[in-house]
Amino acid sequence: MVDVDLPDCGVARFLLLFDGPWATLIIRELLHGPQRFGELREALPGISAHTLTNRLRLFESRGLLTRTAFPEIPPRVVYELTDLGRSLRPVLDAMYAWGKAAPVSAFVPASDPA
Amino acid sequence: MVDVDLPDCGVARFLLLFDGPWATLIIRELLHGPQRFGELREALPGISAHTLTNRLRLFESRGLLTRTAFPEIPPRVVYELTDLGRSLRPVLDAMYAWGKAAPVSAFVPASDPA
DNA sequence: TGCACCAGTTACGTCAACTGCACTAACGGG
DNA sequence: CCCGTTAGTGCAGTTGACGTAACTGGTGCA
Repeated sequence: MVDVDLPDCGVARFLLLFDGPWATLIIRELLHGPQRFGELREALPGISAHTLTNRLRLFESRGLLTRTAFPEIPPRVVYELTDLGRSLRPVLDAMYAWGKAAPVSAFVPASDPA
Repeated sequence: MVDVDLPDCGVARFLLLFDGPWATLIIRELLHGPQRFGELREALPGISAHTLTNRLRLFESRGLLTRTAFPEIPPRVVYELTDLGRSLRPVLDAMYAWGKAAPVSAFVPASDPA
């Protein structure tokens, strides 16, 4: 039973880690600098605490970011990208550039009236 | 009711189009050149005809690729990226580079024995 | 005594992407 | 007459990312 689940292709590997819509957006926010849990939640309108926690924990376990909890009341937790996490910047930049350059028609569900 | 569903951020827009794991991989294959339906299916082990059709049709409707059906028997259909589709190459390249450079530990589910 | 605060956690349900299998049309070759 | 070929389609079912609602813990403030 070798690790069949690890594809050779770099693109496929990347996609293993960035499944849902939020995974990538969390990295995008963290590229702006270290952020607290609540700051991330505000920066990502619509995300649930559940999802945010899950993704954050996943990325921490994979070495993309660090979690620093300060033993204070009320608690304060700061998330910060590691070097590996920061190395995602070119990918995000490329996505951003494409998303900005592509015509709106590439994103609308169909010939969407009004 | 304006188009609320179209985010400003380029990254978020990109993610609107590339939801599932296959969407991106189909583009990756098409970057190698025009391909027939069957060629794509072989190049993407595990994909179902259903999924392939759906993604292809979506991308066609969004202007990322063209679908050319030759009125032959047996039928032959060729898919080819448009300029817009080809402009995704930098994004895919960045993903590939990251996926290749990142340590395996970033992809394994946990401290995976054996 | 009780509420607010932050950063979660737990239980449950939803939704869309995806899968497998069976099936189709139309024709050439045996 | 039947088989094989290509590019799908339809139906049923599964998976996993995600959402909502309720709740926790320890302290400051009223």
